[in-house]
Amino acid sequence: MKKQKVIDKIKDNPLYPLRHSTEHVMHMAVESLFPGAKKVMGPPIENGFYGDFDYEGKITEEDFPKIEERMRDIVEANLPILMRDAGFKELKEIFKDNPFKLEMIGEIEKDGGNPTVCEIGNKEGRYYDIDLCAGNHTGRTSSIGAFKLLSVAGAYWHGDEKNKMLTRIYATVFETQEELDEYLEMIEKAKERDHRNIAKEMELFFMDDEVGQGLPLWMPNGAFVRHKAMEFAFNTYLERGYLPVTTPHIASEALWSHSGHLDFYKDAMYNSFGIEDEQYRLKPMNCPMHIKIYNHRPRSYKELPFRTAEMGTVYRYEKSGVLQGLTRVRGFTQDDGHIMCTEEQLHDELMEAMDLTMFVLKTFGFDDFEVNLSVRDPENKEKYIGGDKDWDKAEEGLKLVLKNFGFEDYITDVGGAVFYGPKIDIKVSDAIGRKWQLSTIQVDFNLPSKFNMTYIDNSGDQKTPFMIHRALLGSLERFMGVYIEHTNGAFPVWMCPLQVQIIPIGDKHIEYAQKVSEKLKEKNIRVKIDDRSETMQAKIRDAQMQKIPYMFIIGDKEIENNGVSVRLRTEENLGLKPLDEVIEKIEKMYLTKSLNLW
RNA sequence: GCCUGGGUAGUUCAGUGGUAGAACGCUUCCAUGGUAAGGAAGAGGUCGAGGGUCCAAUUCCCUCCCCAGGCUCCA
Repeated sequence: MKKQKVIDKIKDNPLYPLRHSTEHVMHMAVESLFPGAKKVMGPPIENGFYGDFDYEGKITEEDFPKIEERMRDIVEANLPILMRDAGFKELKEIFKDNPFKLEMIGEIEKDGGNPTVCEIGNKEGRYYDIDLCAGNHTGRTSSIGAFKLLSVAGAYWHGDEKNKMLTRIYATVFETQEELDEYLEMIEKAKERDHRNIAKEMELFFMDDEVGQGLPLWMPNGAFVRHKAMEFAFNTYLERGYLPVTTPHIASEALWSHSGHLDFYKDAMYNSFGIEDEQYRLKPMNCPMHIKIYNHRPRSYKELPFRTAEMGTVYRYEKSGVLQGLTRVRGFTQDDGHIMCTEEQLHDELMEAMDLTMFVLKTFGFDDFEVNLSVRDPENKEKYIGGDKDWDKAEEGLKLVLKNFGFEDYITDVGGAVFYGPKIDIKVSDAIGRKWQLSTIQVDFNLPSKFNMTYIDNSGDQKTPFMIHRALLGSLERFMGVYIEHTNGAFPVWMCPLQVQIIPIGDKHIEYAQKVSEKLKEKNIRVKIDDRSETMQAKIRDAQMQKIPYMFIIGDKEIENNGVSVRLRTEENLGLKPLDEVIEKIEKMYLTKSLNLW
């Protein structure tokens, strides 16, 4: 039910039977090699499958070769894979020692389902397996294709950390060895693109043990790019009618108690600390403070929509195991905004927020994203505030926005809503295909009444406004993490700390290089002369590795012709060009925020 | 937080029960070069931290910290 579209995509994949059958083979191999290991479950996933086991001992990656060998043996045995119906009595007997299977069988019985099993091989043979299974296999084990075990991990039964931890093995499966090799090579390449590696090479940011986990320190290059992203976003918001606000990093506990964060969001908040007689907390969200600004004096309907914007740094308690580079940190800056509006304005404001999101993301060059509608989980109502009617209305409102925007293909994330309302989330992929949520547009019909927010309408009556929470880059940190991978560190010209590296071939060319540098600086182009005593080739290599968009090579020829030889970081050599033409071109690319270099 | 694997120079990594090595980077010197690494010398390490075993621990054992991949959670 949750994320149905994703599951459908996997089920519709023509490789599904292949992957599903391979999973059975792996279960058989593990059970035969590790006495006492009990198969639990394991579905096909995007590029392969995983299989969960209940095993008291330890299965590690060092065991993979022998598991793979046993799997190949089962493949060579060319066993038939056959589906048939099974009765509950029979199933309970077969799995009498496997509480996990018994639980699944019980569920099927409760739902009035008709269980089926698949049998691989026959009881008299060397290998035999019977498993509760809904089917879709290749006919025989000989046709399961090329596979490789990838990693071992712990996973909670039913994904609940209160349950027992099972041993999970991830594997990948393709029809041919060539496709498998191609995929493995792709994973290797993707790792090189990891923003943590690129950040090291380019000196963008780092984490320091003594400063603390999940708290990035931005070095000059990284801080520059981050600042450019922030500046562009913030200026765009102001142009689109947002009002700038600035609020503190801490607030008294009374505020968080009033807002409901202490009731619904406490796990993500850091412990309180005392200042004189009062308790304070680091802020996990900016909203209550923006509400305070709205509430500072009575508001007229003429002031609505009232839109606030702040680059607000928030702190959230994340368990150490979930931290990940820049994409999951403990302190981060949101490009946060809140829109207070009338009920009539709500739809248009949501549309405008979506439009702004698209504009901002597209300017940065994102065009492939996943749109999610995050709604409440009807089975966990205690996690949310507000009545069903309001929730239904807000969820319908967001659906309409997605429809009007032409996003028919969104994924519904049941349970993904915030405690105060449903939201539209936009996710983009990182280098190895993990999806990260950046933009979020949330409807809130709860905090306004909690904080007694009002406006006077045109007949003099007091009304409660609606509120939209929105962060388009999401957090600067996660955005940068994803963006570093998206661009592979080759940022667009307007964001680059250094736009032009001048490479004089010999010392006698430095004087002319300085003249060129002055001319570029007049146009606010960021330039540096590489006057180290290195060969031209070495200087080119270094500039290339730093992903500086333009390299100007200067020697006798260039001085004679009052020009520069331009090399792009794409390795294109444009040859000798008149200086004025080059400057004009770069300035244009820079000012139009072009994603191209030439 | 939980599962698995890691932590050796600024970086990427090799190595050993007798306190360490390469490449790149850095500093200095020599070379002045035409589109991805010119040469030489030098500096740089409490081998993640603490404890234990041992004549001797970077190496073996324990605890903790941190990193990676998962699970759960999330911007």
